[in-house]
Amino acid sequence: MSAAGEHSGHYDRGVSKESATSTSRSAPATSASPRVVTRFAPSPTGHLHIGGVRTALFSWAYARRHGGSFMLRVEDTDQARSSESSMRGILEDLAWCGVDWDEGPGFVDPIGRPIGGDPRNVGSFFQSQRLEIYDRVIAEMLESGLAYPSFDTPEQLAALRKEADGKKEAFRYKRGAGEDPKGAMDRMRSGEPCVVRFANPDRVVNVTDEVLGEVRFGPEHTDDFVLRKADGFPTYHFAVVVDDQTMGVTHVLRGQEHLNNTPRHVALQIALGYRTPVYAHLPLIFNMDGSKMSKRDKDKAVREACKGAALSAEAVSAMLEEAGTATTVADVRRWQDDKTRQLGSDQLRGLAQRLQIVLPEIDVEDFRRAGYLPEVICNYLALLGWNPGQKNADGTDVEKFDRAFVSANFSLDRIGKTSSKFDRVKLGSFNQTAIAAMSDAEFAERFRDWCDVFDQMMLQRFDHDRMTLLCAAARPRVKTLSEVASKAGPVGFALVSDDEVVYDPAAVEKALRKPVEMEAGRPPTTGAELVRAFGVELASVEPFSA
RNA sequence: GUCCCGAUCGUCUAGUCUGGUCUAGGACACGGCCCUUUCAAGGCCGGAACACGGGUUCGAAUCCCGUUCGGGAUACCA
Repeated sequence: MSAAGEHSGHYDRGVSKESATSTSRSAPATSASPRVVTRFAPSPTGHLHIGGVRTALFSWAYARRHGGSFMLRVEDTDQARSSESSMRGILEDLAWCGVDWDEGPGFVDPIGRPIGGDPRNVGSFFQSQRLEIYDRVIAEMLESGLAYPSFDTPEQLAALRKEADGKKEAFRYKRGAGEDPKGAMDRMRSGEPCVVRFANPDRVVNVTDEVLGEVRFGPEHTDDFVLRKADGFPTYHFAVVVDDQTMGVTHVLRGQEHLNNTPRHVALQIALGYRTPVYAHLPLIFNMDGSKMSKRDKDKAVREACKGAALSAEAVSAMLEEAGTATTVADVRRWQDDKTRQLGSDQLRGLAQRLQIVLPEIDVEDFRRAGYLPEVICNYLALLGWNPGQKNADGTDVEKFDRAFVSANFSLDRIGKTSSKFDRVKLGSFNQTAIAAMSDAEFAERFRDWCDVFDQMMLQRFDHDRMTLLCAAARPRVKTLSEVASKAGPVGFALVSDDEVVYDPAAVEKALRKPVEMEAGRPPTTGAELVRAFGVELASVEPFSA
């Protein structure tokens, strides 16, 4: 058993007998390099961020490329912020993107294929259900002096931080020299609330990153960070190290914001005798203005629009009521006065619609609602920080590809080091091209599926044939599915009553006024007039594509 | 503040490791023209970048150092 090479670490000695033995058994025990296992480990505290999809996509592609397995693990160790519903949403969004996981929570994708499962028997994929494993490691560490209980109050910690700040130093928590270890253990055993900290030895930690190269972190980086919180749950740093080891994760792809966390993880791995996985830190993705792409952006956009329109709290409240998301004037006022407050996503959507602004898309769900195709999102995302470095026959770069291409060509050495800005215009162009390349039938089907989720009204207003007609007319000139209704082109008539059709004066001048004037002696002003002027029946208007 | 990372057209990037083939290529966007009864789409053409300063070298976008700028981390969040 202990011949399992890389896996014969600490946990074989009893951290988690069950998962340890089973992991080792199914791992290729004779091989020095175990089968590739990558993972995506979201924390279920909100929707799936578009940047997260790229991390997942790359992790997925790397596993596919190397015949390995892609795991999804739910990091729900923040009891206050984690929720079941956001976990479900994340699984759904990931599956919608076509990024399917070989191991992880069970799920059925949109076409009825089961995703997930636990083929290697590594145990639960929810960290909240792995507490026993963490506790066993903690007990050992406490026993061997690798960890110790700590009783500081938040106020004490704040004071220490302030002190360090005053000295213009980075705050690093280290165990007090004169502390009595036995006394501390006794206090903990007596039930006094405490955290457990890592007795982190001062040492230089060299992190080898496949993207950034060798990064040296001096001893000033070590601190006795918390392993287990007072509520008994593990911290991220601890859970991630234990899980990556016990679940046989070989390659960790994650955002560059984690680079500074890596020496902590490596220090823990060394102390515990764990293997260090291969790390690849992905460059960050920002908004076009260089700011962080965050959920707050939506709130910010609405806030600015309200301010720009000089809307009173009463007016906003009325709008919200109209939108079916009633909120009291007092609440609106509180929101207006406090920039840290945020409106709910339904409220923001309702206001955006009434204010005629487009909310910035941040989460997968936003892009989906806007009518971007999942395969296009994956294509565009893959190009952010990675590129295949291949040329087409005409000398242009290979830029348009599907997920299969990514999984066949993905490699860590083609990941860039520089952060990128998310360009929705280019995404839109890719989406338009993809739509233009579809058949009318396929597009109509896609649009119906989209309506099924986001626009039931549309489905009720149009029977199958009329919908087909509408889609055929809209397809060549539309960037997203949500634009079908607004840019229906020649059959735009069909969507509003004749009298409501308002024409762009320049277009009327250029194409319609002169011919109609010759007939009627004056310019037409409404759709109804035009129809009369031309003497045609609406039903006879056929969609055409130029 | 301290530590860490980064720097090629407006944006995403190729080229950098292995210096010359780079008067720096592609894509999106932009401008012009063509096509066109509208809007799109398509075709052709165009403007547009190696952050700055020092080295090393016959030769630097490419290697080294510094400066500047940008970003990240500095939690009982992940």
